[in-house]
Amino acid sequence: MVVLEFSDQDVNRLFRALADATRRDVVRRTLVADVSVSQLADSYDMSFAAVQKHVAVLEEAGLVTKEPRGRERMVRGNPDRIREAQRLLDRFEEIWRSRIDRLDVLLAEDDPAPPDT
Amino acid sequence: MVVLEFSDQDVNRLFRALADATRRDVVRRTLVADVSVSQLADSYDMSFAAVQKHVAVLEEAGLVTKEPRGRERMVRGNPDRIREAQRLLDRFEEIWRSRIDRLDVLLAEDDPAPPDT
DNA sequence: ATATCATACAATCAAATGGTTGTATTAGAG
DNA sequence: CTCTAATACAACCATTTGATTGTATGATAT
Repeated sequence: MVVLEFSDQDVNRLFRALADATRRDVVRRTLVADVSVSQLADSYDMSFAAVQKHVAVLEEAGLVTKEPRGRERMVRGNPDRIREAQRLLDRFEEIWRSRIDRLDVLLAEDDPAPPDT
Repeated sequence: MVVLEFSDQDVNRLFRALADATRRDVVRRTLVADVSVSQLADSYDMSFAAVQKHVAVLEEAGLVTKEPRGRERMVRGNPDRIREAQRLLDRFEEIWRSRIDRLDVLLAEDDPAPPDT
């Protein structure tokens, strides 16, 4: 199994890409089916170039891929990257849970003398 | 059960807040234990005011809360917000899975005649 | 062959972001 | 009471972001 490591920059790009409603919509739509850039552009109230840039941001974040199809570029959502984002959030949850565990250990102490920090 | 709805803006703020390594570190540290703003500021190679701003961004995103403790402000990570971020990502996964399901239905068709869209 | 559609990309611009320093306020320590 | 530590907040600045328009290129259709 390949454990792909994420640099801080990668994680920044990933969450940054998700921090825009248009981009989230693009991801949703392209998870359902491949959609060309121009089809996407028709859906939003902004220029073609603007949509193109949003797709580029998603592509750099790994959230979509582009595949040439004739004169079009079909955009495809990448569910793996979503899962990787989830995994990153899981780690925060783990940290939280480990805090709880440590508190439980304290509460379970027979001798309630506080440990010196 | 209170179903709190998220506006696009809320979601933007949430992911934007996570798109910075310093802020992610603050969240991790404050999930483990309450930490004052000045304690945080000591850890990073930037001014107190800069750290203060990062904490403010996290607070607006709901990822941390601040509680006055004497002359300090203790920062506390909010695990609920992390879970809400996870829930948002879950929805993307669901969309992906529903696509698979639809493909399965197509493959399971006895009569392979394509449905008219 | 030509016109057109889909895309790429550069230049430009306003607004947001991430940092700084400086000043003010407030709470605790001496 | 006075000094200091912790915070808040404003002003400022450089860089990035999100959008625009304009120009160029490649693939399709006529």
